Amino acid sequence: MTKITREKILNRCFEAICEGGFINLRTDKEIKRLRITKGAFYHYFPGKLDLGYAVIDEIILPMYTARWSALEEKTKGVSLALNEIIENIKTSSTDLSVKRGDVLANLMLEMSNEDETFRLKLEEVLEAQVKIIQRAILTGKAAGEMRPQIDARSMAYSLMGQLHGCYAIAKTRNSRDVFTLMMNAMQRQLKEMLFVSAGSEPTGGTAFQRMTA
Amino acid sequence: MTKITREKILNRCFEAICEGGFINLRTDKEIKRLRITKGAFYHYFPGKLDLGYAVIDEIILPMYTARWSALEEKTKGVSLALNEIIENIKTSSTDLSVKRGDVLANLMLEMSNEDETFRLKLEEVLEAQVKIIQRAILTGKAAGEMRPQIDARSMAYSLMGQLHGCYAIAKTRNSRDVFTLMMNAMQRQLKEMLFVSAGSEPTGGTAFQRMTA
DNA sequence: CAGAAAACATACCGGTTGGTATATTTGCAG
DNA sequence: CTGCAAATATACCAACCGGTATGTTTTCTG
Repeated sequence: MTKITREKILNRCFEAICEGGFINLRTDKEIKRLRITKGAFYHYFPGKLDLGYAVIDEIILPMYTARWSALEEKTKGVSLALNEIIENIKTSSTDLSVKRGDVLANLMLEMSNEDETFRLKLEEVLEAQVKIIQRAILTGKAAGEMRPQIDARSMAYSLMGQLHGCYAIAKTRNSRDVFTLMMNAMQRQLKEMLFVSAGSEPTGGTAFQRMTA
Repeated sequence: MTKITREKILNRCFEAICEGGFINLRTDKEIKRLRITKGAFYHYFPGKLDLGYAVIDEIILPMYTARWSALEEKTKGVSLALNEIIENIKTSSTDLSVKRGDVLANLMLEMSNEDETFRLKLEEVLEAQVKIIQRAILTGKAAGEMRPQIDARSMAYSLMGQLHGCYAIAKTRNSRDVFTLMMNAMQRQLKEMLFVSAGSEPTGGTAFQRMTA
């Protein structure tokens, strides 16, 4: 039991941030809930902001890079792997997760203009993901799985952006169906623009087909 | 001088919400800033939440529907008009507006899971925009300007989603350039997937080309 | 002008919340 | 065991902030 307390604080506060964001995180409440005292809390963290930084560094950044890690070290089959990851994001969503929205997306909009250090750390998480995807696309192009004329970095950004769009809209619509359908549209569109499919140029006809029943 | 005070409150608080979101809006501060008193404020609004509702109903909703209003009543040239609106969103952005992010996008992520009435009103703003775009695409298809096989509603949602993606990423990157480049990519992609361009099927080759210098 | 309602003004409150000062306990090296 | 630092506990606070109670002025109507 060396640093159990610190980790407990970190994990619980991460959960709380998932539920209601950083500003809504009340240190007092979490301290009580954890059955610890202020002394313990402020022993490990100088203040609330520093706790937030630690949550990003030690929980969020690893979590979001791990999400794409299957793309690393691969030299072929990246397009399939990429689609699988997106598929997983789509299918692993729940009513609750859609209602809450994506933690990272929430924090980005909540804190980027509030605290510069926060912004830098969130930017780091963003860039880490973009970098992995970008490299994967490069690999995909080298393997002839992806169209050579697309720009990897631009595509990676667009992918991240669309993902955040799915989160945002679905959250306000409060509908897991909307999330699924938007993710489907994104997948189809990705397939057309990015992948070298079975011997045919894209026709612009499969993406954005009717998504409501 | 019938309802000057109410409008002053509304306008100023809208500005404050643009700067720091709804929770960060401090009624006391704005009351002092407006040189009014609590009596005046609570005369017009039962509470802070109701003020927020009024801001959405009376400022945000009209503002965001007006953004797309050029698409209404048109029977031809909608594809051009649509592109013009997006172009305008892109070029009218400033360093400050990018740093702050889009008010609606911010409120959606901040309040949708916080207050159900808030969510419903934000959903209304979202749906109002989607509806206009959706109808425009229908018109575009009827005029032979847009591909017939795309689903208008799905496309409208995707467009909104991508827009929010641009806002989110650019805000955390704190870069107007990133915003511009992502919007460019979105425009190109829209052109390929949506518009019937000069006599050729899309090649998948123009969108997502290198966006960094 | 009367009188009522709308439009303000003033003072106060109570809970919350991040943070601090200080005391006590625990763990471990020597 | 000693002694010191890490770890944890306890009590307290000052500022904030949304909200209320109540009083006064202005405006509109008949």
